[in-house]
Amino acid sequence: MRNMSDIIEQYLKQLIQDSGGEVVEIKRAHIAEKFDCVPSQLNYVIKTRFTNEHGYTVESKRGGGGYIRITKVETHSKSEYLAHLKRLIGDGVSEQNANRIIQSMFENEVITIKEAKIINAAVERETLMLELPYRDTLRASILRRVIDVILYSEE
Amino acid sequence: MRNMSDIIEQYLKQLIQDSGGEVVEIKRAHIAEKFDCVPSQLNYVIKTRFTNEHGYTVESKRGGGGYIRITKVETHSKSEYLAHLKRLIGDGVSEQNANRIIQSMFENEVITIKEAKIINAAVERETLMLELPYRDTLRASILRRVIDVILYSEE
DNA sequence: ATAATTATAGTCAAAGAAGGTCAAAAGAGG
DNA sequence: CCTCTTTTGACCTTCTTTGACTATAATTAT
Repeated sequence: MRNMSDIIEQYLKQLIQDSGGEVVEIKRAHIAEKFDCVPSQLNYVIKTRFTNEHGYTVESKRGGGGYIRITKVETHSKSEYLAHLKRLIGDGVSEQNANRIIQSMFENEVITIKEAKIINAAVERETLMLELPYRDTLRASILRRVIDVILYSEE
Repeated sequence: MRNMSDIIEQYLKQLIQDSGGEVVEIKRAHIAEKFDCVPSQLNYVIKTRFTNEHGYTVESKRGGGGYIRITKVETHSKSEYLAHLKRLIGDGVSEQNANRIIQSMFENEVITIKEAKIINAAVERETLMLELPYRDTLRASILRRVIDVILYSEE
């Protein structure tokens, strides 16, 4: 693994798995010490790798007995999950968030790796040769349509 | 050996062979130092000798822990077929022709039915909310990129 | 009760660490 | 010479790491 953030990401995902695949609760300072980094690096890891788009929910509490709890979004109902993603996409979506959503669909086994790559290619910045407000709108349109198709072809 | 670019090309190909013939991951700056050249020369080598057409795919990441990964892809007659489709697409393609091309890929077993549906959804008229000369241009751009991905995401 | 202290977590911007782009300069071949 | 390829370097973009400062909760002292 190439850098601290990736390592911590893997570690946290492992913790989630080990505890039944749903949730994990950590002490920020404790993890930071374990990996010998500053505490705020945990915030960075969470902000870049455990977002809604990735399919996670994060709660936390400060002060004595504080914690950070990462919960994996329920994906038992595919249609619910995909509807959730469509809501996140809305009328516009950045490339970064699109990537996260596509990755989440792959990790939740709604699409294959090849399908993920195809969808990614279709919504890349260089592919959609458009200026900025429109590009994000178009990307959202494509993604929503693609998700609809995925939804159908699941049945 | 004639020049630095050729030498680096050979070196990288050797690395791929040594590691099982599939893939190699490098640090740009490290290779540049080894051959005493500027880092951007690596980009030149990659752009001129490790393209899709050459049968390679390249991924990279910037920032701490960054890397460049070159993967060799099997290239039989399929690449010829897909290159042909890309030529057909050119700078613009109607929805009808796009449908035909997608259908053809399915019939030739380069994509699954689900992949076909996904690609179709991505290039539909209603998805690409654009007026006519631009819509066909955009559709072509998406299709060409997707075909590139299909070309190298074969495992 | 209230205030002070301690224990956590959050934010944000700067610094650092890669890789990418582009065009000018240099070199090679015809 | 002229053209095509290669080499170089200045500048750009993206991702990560770090730390000072802030916000909030629990505990302890007054």
